Amino acid sequence: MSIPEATIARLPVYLRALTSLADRGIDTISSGSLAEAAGVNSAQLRKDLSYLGSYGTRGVGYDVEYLRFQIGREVGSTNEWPVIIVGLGNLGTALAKYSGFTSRGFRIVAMVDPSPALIGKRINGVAITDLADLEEVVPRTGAVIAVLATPAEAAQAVADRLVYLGVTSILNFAATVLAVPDGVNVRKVDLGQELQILAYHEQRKSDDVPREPAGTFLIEQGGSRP
Amino acid sequence: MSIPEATIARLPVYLRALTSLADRGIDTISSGSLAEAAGVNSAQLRKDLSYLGSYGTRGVGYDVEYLRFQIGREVGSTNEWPVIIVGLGNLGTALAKYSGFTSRGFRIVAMVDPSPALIGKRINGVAITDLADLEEVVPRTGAVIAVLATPAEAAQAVADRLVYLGVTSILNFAATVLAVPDGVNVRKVDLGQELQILAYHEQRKSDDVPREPAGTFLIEQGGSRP
DNA sequence: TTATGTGAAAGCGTTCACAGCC
DNA sequence: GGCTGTGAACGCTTTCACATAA
Repeated sequence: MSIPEATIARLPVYLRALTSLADRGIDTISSGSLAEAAGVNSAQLRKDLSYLGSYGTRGVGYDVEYLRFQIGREVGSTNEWPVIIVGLGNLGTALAKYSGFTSRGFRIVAMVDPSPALIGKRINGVAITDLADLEEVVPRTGAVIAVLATPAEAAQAVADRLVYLGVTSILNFAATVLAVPDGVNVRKVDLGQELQILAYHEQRKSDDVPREPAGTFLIEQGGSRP
Repeated sequence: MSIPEATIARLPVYLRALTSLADRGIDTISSGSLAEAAGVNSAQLRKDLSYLGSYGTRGVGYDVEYLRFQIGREVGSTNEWPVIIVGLGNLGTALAKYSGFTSRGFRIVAMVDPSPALIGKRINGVAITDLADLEEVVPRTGAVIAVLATPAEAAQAVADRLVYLGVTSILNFAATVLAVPDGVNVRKVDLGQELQILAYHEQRKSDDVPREPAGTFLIEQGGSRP
């Protein structure tokens, strides 16, 4: 009886909505209102919560604090997770400064990069370490979650080292598919890809005119059948 | 006969894999090898491609350049999409400098932010404009795709203005659920959420010991049933 | 013989609709 | 009366397995 992946991916959304409600002093909420705040269907919200247990009261709704605690416990945000960031280019640096990590139960315990220009520089009180010292940094900090923000070419090699050192969760911003052993979780965030998905739909919006036959279009555009 | 969403989300992955293959001088590839490069099952790859047309050769495989052109056309990367970035904090600035947008057929045509400290500053030759001038900037640049990297509190108000100005695709980095009218596509990237999903699985990995009854745990941890 | 393209089957995820409980 | 919790129905996605074509 395990929780479906799709549900797990929504738990953080519920958590944030609940935090926002709590901040506004609301202490009880119905599935309908919470669903609206989270941007999902109310049946879906109830089904999702039912995988965790029966935390609501029929005829009333959910106690905001209590539900928040329960989901938080499930997601693992009751303890603070140490996180290591690898690669401190533009994106890595922005991530290191990003408050959304800290506010959600994560602490950046180390940042590593091979560039001499960056090593020693401090961000939020933590100094950037040489990538060459990764084998010392990971065991020392005990991080099992890593954020990969290296160039695509370097990502796999770094991932291999991280996994060898005991990292079992990787958030990958590098534009490459990582190969990792079973038991290691990877989530990929590809920013260019997100825009491409939007562009696909954009293109369709202009295309209410029926499309030209592919063959004709092809020749005009220079794509040649092999 | 339209293409399933799940397939659309994978097309950019295939595109990147094909580009990488082309760069390495490979001109023909089988579904098995391409699937491996893209990190998916080969049956899935074939089914996905079958929605676009019959671009392979039985007994041989796919012509890399030709397939790349076909997927590119489908995704809309044959033309260059103008994109506007709203919010140039750490994350917005990193996105403005991010090469992955430009290399995939997008061009940052405007950047807006309300902060006087940022207005006028140039990134990649484009100057940051005052958010107050949004009503002038969007029509002038013709952007229909926007990247939102504002604080959560500001996101909805900015989104409303963008939509009113004709933006129909939003990539939302703000930690909030956006309400938009039908016909507008929103993709949300929530970095904290991604880490939380990883943390969920991390927590399970340590939990091979059967869990304590929820009630007991609750009292110890201070969560109180209403 | 080899590898694509695709119906059919299996597996997931979402939504419906209502029984159960406050 | 009102709202949760959930089996059942539905729809989408993935995988299988093989006919089809080079």
